[in-house]
Amino acid sequence: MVLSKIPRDRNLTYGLVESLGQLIVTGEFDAKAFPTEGELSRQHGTSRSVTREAVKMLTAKGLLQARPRQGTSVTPETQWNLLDPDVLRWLLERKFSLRLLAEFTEMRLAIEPAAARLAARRADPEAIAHIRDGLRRMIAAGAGDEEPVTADIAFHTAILAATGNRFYAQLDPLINTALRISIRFTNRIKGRAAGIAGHDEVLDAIAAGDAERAGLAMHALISDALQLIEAAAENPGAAGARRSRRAG
Amino acid sequence: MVLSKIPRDRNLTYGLVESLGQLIVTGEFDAKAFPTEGELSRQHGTSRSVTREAVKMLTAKGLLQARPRQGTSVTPETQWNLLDPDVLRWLLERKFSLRLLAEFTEMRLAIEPAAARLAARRADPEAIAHIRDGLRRMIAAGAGDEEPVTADIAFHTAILAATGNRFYAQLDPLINTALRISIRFTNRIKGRAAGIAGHDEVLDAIAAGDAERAGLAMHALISDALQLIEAAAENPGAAGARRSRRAG
DNA sequence: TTGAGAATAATAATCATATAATATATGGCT
DNA sequence: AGCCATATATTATATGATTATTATTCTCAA
Repeated sequence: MVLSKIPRDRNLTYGLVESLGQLIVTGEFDAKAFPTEGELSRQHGTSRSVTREAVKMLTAKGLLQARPRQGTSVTPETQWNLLDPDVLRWLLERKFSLRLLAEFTEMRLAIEPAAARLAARRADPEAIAHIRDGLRRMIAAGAGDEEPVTADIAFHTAILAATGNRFYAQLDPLINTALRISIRFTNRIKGRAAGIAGHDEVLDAIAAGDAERAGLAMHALISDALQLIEAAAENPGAAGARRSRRAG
Repeated sequence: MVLSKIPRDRNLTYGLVESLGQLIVTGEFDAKAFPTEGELSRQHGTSRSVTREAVKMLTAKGLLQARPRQGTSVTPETQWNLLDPDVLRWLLERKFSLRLLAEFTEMRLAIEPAAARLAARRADPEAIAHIRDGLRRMIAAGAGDEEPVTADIAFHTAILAATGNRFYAQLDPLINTALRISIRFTNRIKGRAAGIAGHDEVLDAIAAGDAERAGLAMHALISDALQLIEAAAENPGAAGARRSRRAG
């Protein structure tokens, strides 16, 4: 089946949503007012239809609000829908902060152990095979750049899917985005071996149907990650925070 | 301060988003294909601008996707952003199912005890006052129709706010919607007194800074609710499921 | 018959322009 | 000063035209 890909860049509207989304979360409009439709159109070389549709999409994600005569404005940050995959992605990629990553990981610390417990109670053989496959890929992956990360993410999202709960499954794209960034820290500091051992323990408990052990193992995994992030947040010069080396 | 109200109904676009959102989640377009721009406009008596902008907002929430020549279509349910307050509201209000409510409550069972633990560790006096105020209102509320529910919700969202974690705070509108429906079950079956005692225990633990006790108390609270919902799901004729009496 | 490539057609995407609705600002009047 | 009418700026809505994309159909050669 062809996975009808969303043409994020071949499409003026979606392109504008991306640009504006990134500008908004980076605080570009904190000082100056958000432009009017006309100005936006001129600045980005798009027609008013395209501009309006982009603004509407950002409104749907809680980032903007518009009223006649009053103009369009960026909503207070508390109203942004952080649980929208795009919004979280813009924040983590364009306005990275250890604080935000820590807060997200703190939420994972509540969600994923519970997901592991549910998976242990409910996962069918096929779901367990998916989890196992993620771990297998983690082990097989050498020191490559992409595959270890992708495999780790696959492991975690397979567990979310195995809960049989749509709300847990829904966290997939969020955890996907956050993990892709988070793993840069955890892997650099603690060796891969330790990480794999922890993941193996989770899988083993789920496969054995031992909910308590699965939850504890997952909790340990994420608790480790959270501690690394918080340590880095308090000590910005240290190892984990040096991300720029590979960035270019 | 004037809380610039969003004009959901005085606005053709937002009105159309509401209508279409409800139609989509209720499965109106499962059989027939989703209409084209032109048809939608004709059917709802709106211009193409309005129609397109509404479709774009629903696209931003993951409910629709559009491609030239192929038309607009409802996305598979797994891609809907259930964590968008509007989407969850449409589902719970227009396509209520005990199954979905149970799944959401299952997620609350992971989130809210963790939130209570964080609140116990971090809440400042002001935040605790807000929580206490919610409980006070719960007690003060008679057998009225709205206030007991509103007060209960205020109690829970005050705890989310007290975590100091933006992602927990973000769950406010979701839990708001779900609780408004959920409470209809729990209150009808178990007496209010028991509920208040449980809430009081949570507040007491948070105020005392006892994270473990706060988490356990909150867990007990939600676990009770979940059991009621699951019981009702398996036994549709029983008390809790009879909601229609008061509906009109 | 089959496969590749070209022509067709349906649909969303984009642009342009005009009018309406609405909230703010302005200025005059009491 | 306070109130009311008027002007003004901005989004909201409507409409028509053009373009881009792509699924489908058709043609023709191997």
